[in-house]
Amino acid sequence: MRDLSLSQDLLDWYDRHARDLPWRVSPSDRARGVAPDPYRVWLSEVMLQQTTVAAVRDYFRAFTERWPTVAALAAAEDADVMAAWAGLGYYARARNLLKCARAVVSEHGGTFPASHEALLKLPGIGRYTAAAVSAIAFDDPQVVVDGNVERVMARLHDEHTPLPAAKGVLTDYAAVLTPSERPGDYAQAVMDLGATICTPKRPACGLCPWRRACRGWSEGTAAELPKKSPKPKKPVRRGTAYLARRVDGAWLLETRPETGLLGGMLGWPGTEWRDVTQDAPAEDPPIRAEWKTQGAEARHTFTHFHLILTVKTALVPMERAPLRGDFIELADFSPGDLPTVMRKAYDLAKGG
DNA sequence: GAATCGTGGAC
DNA sequence: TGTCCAAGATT
Repeated sequence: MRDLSLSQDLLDWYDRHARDLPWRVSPSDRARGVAPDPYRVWLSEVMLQQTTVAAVRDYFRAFTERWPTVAALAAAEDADVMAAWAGLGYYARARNLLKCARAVVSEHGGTFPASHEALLKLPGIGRYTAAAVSAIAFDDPQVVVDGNVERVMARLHDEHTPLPAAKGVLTDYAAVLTPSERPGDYAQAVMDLGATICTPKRPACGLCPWRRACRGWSEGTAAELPKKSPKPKKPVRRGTAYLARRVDGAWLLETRPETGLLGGMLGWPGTEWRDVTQDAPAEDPPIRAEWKTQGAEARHTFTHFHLILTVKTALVPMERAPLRGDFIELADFSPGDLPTVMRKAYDLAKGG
C-alpha cells in the first residue's frame, strides 16, 4: 500500500526548498536530465554518516579537488587519505573509503555498481548508504532510512516504541511512502525535512508540508519523539602522551594500529588510556630524555568515555634513537594531520 | 541486540 | 559545564 499523495506533497516542498549542497544535483537540474556522479554521492554519504553538513562541507571540497574520481582516490597513499580525514572523526570510515575505492577499481572496472546488492558488499557501505546511493545516483527506489527518516516516521505515525527496537516498523512506514518516481529527490527531501523542519528539538511544525497527516502533530507528541533507550554514563580514563621534539624541530610520532580507536591515524606515543578506577599505567616514554610535565592536561570526550591526558614534553639531541615511533621532519608535519585529541595535546605543548 | 567508534555545535 | 545530537557501519 502506498500513499503517493503524501510523497508528492514532499517532492513539491523539496522543489521549492531544497538546500544547495556541494554534492547535490538540484531538483531543477535533475529534471533537465543532469545525473549525479555516483562517486560524489558515495563520498558525501560516507562523510555524512553521523556527521553534520556543516562539518562535511570543507572536507568534501578538499577530497573532490584532490581526488576527482574514484580511480584517483584508489591510487592515493593511505597516509595522505588518513591525514586528509583528520578531524572528521570515525576514522574507520576513511580506512573503508580507501578499501571501497580500490574494490570499485579492481572488481568493478572503476565504476560504482548500480545494484543495491553489489553496493552492500563494498566496505563501509551498510543498509543506509547502499539505499541512498541506489536512490540518488541510480534512480532505484530503495527504502532509505537514516536518523532523519526514523524521526519523521515516528512523529508522522505517533510511534512511541523506543529506538532501536522501533527500527523495523519505522522502516515499514518509510517503505509505504517511497515513490518509484524521483526516488533520489524523495530520499533527499525527507532528510532535508528532518534537518530543517522536523528537527530533534523544537520542530517547526507550522512550516511542515506533512502537518495535515502527522499524528505526532495532532497528538501534540511530535517534539518528544522518537523515544530512545537511555544512554549509560561515560566513564573517565587517564593516560599520558609523550611529545618529543628533536633539536632540528622534528616531532616523534607513530601511526596507530589499523584497528580500534583512532585506528590508522597519526598520534603521539603514550601510555594506554585506563579507567580512573584502575591503577595508573606505568611510565612508558618512547625515547630516553628529561621529560617535563605540562601544567595543564588535555581533556577530550569520545563516544563512550572522557579522557584526561597528561602531556609530557622533551627536547632530544639529533643522534638519539627512539624506542617507538619515527621522527617526522618539521616540513612534513602539520598539526591538521592529527586527530583532534592529539592536536589538543600538541596545542598544549606549544602553548606551555 | 549491544559495544565500539569522533567531533563540534546547540542549548 | 554537561548532555544531546548528526545523512551508520562493523563486530
